[in-house]
Order: sequence, then structure tokens, then C-alpha cells
Amino acid sequence: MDKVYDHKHVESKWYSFWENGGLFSPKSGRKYFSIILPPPNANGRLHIGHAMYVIEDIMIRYHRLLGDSTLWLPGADHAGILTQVVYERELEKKGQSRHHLGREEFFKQTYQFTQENKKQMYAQLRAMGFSLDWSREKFTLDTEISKAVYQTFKLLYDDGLIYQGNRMINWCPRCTTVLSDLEVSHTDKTSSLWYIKYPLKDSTDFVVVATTRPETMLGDAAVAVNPNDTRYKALVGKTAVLPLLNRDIPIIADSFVDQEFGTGAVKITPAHDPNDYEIGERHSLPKIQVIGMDDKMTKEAGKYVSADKYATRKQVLADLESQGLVERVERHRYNIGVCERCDTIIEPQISKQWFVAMNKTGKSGKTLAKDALKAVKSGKIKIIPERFEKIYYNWMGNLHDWCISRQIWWGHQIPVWYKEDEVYVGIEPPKGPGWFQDTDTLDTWFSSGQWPFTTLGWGQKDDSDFEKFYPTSVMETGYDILFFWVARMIMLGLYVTNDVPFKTVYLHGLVRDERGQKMSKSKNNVIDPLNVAGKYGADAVRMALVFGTGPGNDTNLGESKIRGMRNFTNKLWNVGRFIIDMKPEKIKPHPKKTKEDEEILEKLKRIKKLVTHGIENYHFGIVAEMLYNFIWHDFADKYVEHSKPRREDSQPILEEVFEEYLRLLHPFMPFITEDLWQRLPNKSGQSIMVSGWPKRN
RNA sequence: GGGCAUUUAGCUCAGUGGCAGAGCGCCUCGUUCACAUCGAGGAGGUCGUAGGUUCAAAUCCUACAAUGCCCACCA
Repeated sequence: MDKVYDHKHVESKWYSFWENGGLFSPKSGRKYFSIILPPPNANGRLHIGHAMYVIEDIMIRYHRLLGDSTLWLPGADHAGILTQVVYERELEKKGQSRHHLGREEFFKQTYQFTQENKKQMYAQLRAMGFSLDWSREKFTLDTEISKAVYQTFKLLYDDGLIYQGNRMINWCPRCTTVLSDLEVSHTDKTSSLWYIKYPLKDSTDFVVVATTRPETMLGDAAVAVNPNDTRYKALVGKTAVLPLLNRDIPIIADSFVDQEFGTGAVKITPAHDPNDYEIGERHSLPKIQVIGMDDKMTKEAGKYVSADKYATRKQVLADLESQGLVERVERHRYNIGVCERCDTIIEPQISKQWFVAMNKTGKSGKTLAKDALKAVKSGKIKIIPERFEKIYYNWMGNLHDWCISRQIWWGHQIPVWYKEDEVYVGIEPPKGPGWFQDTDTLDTWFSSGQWPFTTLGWGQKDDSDFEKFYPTSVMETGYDILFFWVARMIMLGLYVTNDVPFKTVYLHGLVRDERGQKMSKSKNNVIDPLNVAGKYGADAVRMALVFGTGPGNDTNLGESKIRGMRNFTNKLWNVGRFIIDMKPEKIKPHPKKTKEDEEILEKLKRIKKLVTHGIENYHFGIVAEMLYNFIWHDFADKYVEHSKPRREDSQPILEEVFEEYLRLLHPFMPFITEDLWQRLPNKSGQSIMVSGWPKRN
């Protein structure tokens, strides 16, 4: 054995040994234990955050050692809008656009692109030592998965829970698609609040309204005041004249209006503001669309037609100014919605889209949000750390309907076909001529929201995996996608399978750099998992990610911590070298035990109990620390030193303690533990992976 | 506007009722003797502030402060 541990000689060798030996596939066992890997987006490489999958591998390897029938199923996500944006950028570099290619060719190329990324990503997962069952690998656009997704759409549609509606939605003018509420991020912005005079009809008086978006006034349908506002009592029911367009608009009373804000009178633009839309509905106001889907003014905007909306803002203000209708301008801080994927400012628009009803009860008697809320409240699903349950309740209790259609090309095309007035919803296209399919695509989270049961073959002829492994045991993922993904999986899982998709949700934190900053290429603080695993070993990276971290808390990871864990692997290696390579020639079989012998055996017993209890209760950070301290300080520093003058006596205990310890450490550091374990007497050729979890006694 | 979290050694963080911990860094000493990617020893903290509960508080409660994050349709 070399004096220094070299992971390069060890890691790929053992991974092939495990994989070729079929050790990642479930064997029959006393219980079922399953985790579905959160599918990474197939539009690039994995980053260090994905290496947090190590927590799943720890659970999986632990349960496999326990003798459970254990499945960890890998896959990848086509990631709708994001992948389309990424691939469009690729095309841009070549001076092309998706419109040059056309829908079919664009889809084909993007598919190819994701398949190449998948290969790279899977190589990265292998390099980290993840014991995934590759024979069951899935992609969200696989034929069988797509069929199941369509089946769910049809179920919801037939149940009255999916509907098409003309409603106010979030429109991204750059992506030219609608977005769900969740895909809109909000950022603070300082801008101006313009006070504009609207002349009263047949009067020389004015009513002054305040607005942050003067260009939308072209679509105004009313001026609203609070019914209790004494200042404006006399004006309600009168008519104002919209400047620039000289259109008559009513002055109405609505309790939504805040008397304290601005002048207490507000312009109402039902077609471009969610609140105004609501007020418009209550007062049957016309919805005048003045901003088109391309962010240019429509013909409703009169002389401003075809102009960009930001240019129009300037022009409108200049025109109002020239007529003396701008009373004053204030500085104003407010919140603006931007596209989560491309940062473009969202334009509220009215548009016909597909929605999933969150709070309506279907003919089946099921109600998506309520049922999903109940599953957690009743304890059928447990969220760790617990504080996220409160956040979940709060979100689940205040849901708007979920818009699931997207005007993009990449993804599952909506399974709805039209012919004249007929609508057909199904899994296969309808027979006969004249049908055309809805051109929209499903929200990517609609398909990933079904991942736990679609991957297990729900509804297929051979659904044995579903029978055995569903509900899955644990869903381990980042807290940042609790709403996007976890909540949707709970809703759709319960709806389709009548059972929860998983029993426990374990949420990990974000991986940040050494000083707690978010990793980004521009800050040059990104850690590439493959790079760093190549340098220090996958075992060291794995250990660094879990060592001393708690669930749901962000983890700060710098190279120094990984280096520290690399030193630990070397320490472990040398303990092994001492026991295995420098074995005494004569060994006494049954020596009298010294005080130190008794002590180390007692400590081993204790740590077995603590490690088992710790893993069962998801305290991975503490367990990692205990394992670290045991071998380094209790075993190497004290016991190994003590054993030196009496090797013939102590060798059996050294071997016994070391052997059991390797099995305890194996879920955390699979490569080095396998390598050392196989060097122990009578172990060669077997795998530590299936050697059984140490008994507690 | 609502909610959540964090605040512990120079740095990064564990620790949730019982004598203050780890990694990295720092200081001193030590390379025949498993390991210098090491060993032995050491310096360094009134556990954000102020109250309270308790035999006992970093840990539970209350208030405050700082920082971060999430959610939200006030023009």
C-alpha cells in the first residue's frame, strides 16, 4: 500500500465494479426503500449544488446495507422555457434563430442538445459515486412518461379541473410566452409617480390621478375613487375625458381604492393591470388592449400605434406636458415583476390560456390544494426541517389557479385537438382529417410534478416498480423549489394515484462559497464538482458537503474544507495501512483484554448506535462529525498508539473495530471504504456495499 | 405589507436544558518508529443586546438590534 492515498487509482475502478456487478439495482429485502432523484435540467453541466445528492446516496447506501430492497432512480428534466432560452442562445452564436429552423427542426436539435448534456451530467453523477440504478433511467420526454403526462391532463380535464380561460396573465414579451405566478420574480425599483390631470366632461375642473405607468392611460376605462372618500363624493357617476384620446370614461366608486395613496383617485386600465382587471370585472368596464404581445402599442393607442411601449411613455408624458396636464412628479419606490428566466419586465395581458383549478372540487370529489394541504397537516407527509411546513401551509392556502400553457416549442405539446367547433382531449391524436393540435406547450412543472409515479411506471402494463416503490420513501431536494416542484408533486401525486408521492420531504440548503456568497461565474467563486473531485477525491467532496451542516440551512463550502476532508481520507488510509500492511506475523487469537481494549470496543458500540440513530433522523452533519472524530481521535490517536507495543494481542481488535467502522462510514465515503474493506482478511471480491449494517450489540 | 431564518473562537460553521465544539488559520516543539495531506502541546469565546422561566440557559419565553431569504395585485 502506498504511503499516500491516491483516489485516482481507486474511484473509477470501484464504480465499475459496483455497476457491472448490478449492485445498484434493488434486490429483494425486508422492506422497500426508494428515492427518485430530482431530475437535473438537461441544458448544461451539473454544479456543486447538485452534489448535495450525496445526502440521498447516504440514505440509499445505508438502507442497502440494512438489507432493504433499495431503489434510487435517476433521470433528467427537459426544463421547458429554460432549455429553450439556453438553446436559442446557442443558435444566436451561429447567427440563427428558432424561427429560421421552424418548430419541428428546433425541437429535434434541442432534443439532441439535451441528450448530449444528459450524458455529461450522468458521467458527473457517476464520478461522485452515486449508487443510482442506471437501468431505470428516465427522461421527462420519454414516450412512456409523456403518455402518462397526457393521461393526467385528460383526467383533470374530464374532471372539470383543467379549463381554458381568457384571463389576466403574466406575459414575458421577450420569451413571448405566458408565465405562472411562480415564474415571476419581484424586484424593487425606484421610479416616478406622475400626477396627471383628467379634465371633467362639460367642466373646467380636473380630477388628478397618480400613476407609475403613464403609457397605460391610453387603455383607461375609468377613474375610480373610494366610496367613502368625502373629497370625491360629488364626482362619482360623472364623466371624465381621457386626455390625448379624448375618450369619455366614467368615474366610479370601488372600495379597493386606497384614499391615502396618491390623490385617492386612480386610473383604471383593465387590460394591463391585475387590480384594474378585477375592478373592471366588477363594474363591467371594457378591456382595451393598448400594448400588444410584442410590447408595441396597438391601434387602440391611436397615433401611438406600433411604437415601443417605453418610447410611448416618454411621448405620452411630453404630450401631456405640452397641454399642461402633468401636475407634478414624485420619486417612488415600487415592486416590479420580471421573468424568472430572462429578467424582462412582465406585461400583464389578457389572454386565452389553460389553467388547473386549485381550489375547485372536481366531479371526482377531489380538490387539489385542499387535499395537498391535508396530506401534510395530517402527517402523511413530513417535511424536514419542520419550519417549512408552516411556509407550505401558507402558500397552499392562498393559491390562484395554475396557468399551465406556454407559448414555447420545447416541451410536451398540449394534448388538445380542434376541428371547427369540436375539441378533443386525449393521449393519441384523434382519427380522421381536419384536426389540428393546440400549439401551446405544457408548463415544465406539470410534467415534473408527476415524476414520482411516472418514473415508476404508473398505469403501464408492467407496473411492478410502482407497486413496490410507491409511495417513495424520501424526497430530498433544495428548499428553493418547495413550491415549484414539491407542492405540485404532492397535488398531482395525490390526485392521480390517490396516495402521497413520498412520505418524507428532506430539504437541504443552498451551497454558497466560503464567505456565504452565492456562487456565480462573474464572481469567479464557482466550484465545479468534477474538477474538485478530480483534485481531492469524490469522497472528500462528499464529506465536505455534509460535514457539520444542518437541514434547510445554506452551506458554505470552500476549497479549504474539501482539503481538510482529503486529509481525513489520507488519515483513514494510513490507519488501514497500519492494520493491513503492517500486520504482525504472529497473532494471539484470544488475548486478555486491556482497559484500552474495553474502552475502544465500548466506544465502537456507542458510535454504532449514534450513527444509526443519526441517519434514521436525518442528522447527517452530526453523524459525519462523529465518524470523523472517532477514527482520528479515539482510534488513531489513542488506541492505535496504545496497541503498538502489543501488536500480537491487539491485532484482532484493531481489525474488528476497523472493519465495522468502515461499514459505518461507507454511505458517506464509498470509494475509500470499499478499497480498504476489500484488503481486510477474507473480504476480497465481495463488496462492502452489501456487507450488512453493523449490529448494534 | 406579511412570513421565515441567522447572529457561537481570527474566518466558515455544528451544537436546542447539564463542566463551551469542529474544520481552516495562528503559536511552540517534534521527522528511524502507519500517516508532515502528520503527531504532541498551546493561544483564542462574558454563545448579538436587555429582561424572564429553571437547581441549571448558547439551548426555553419576551422585547430589541443587525443581517439574509421567501411570499405579496396598492396605482
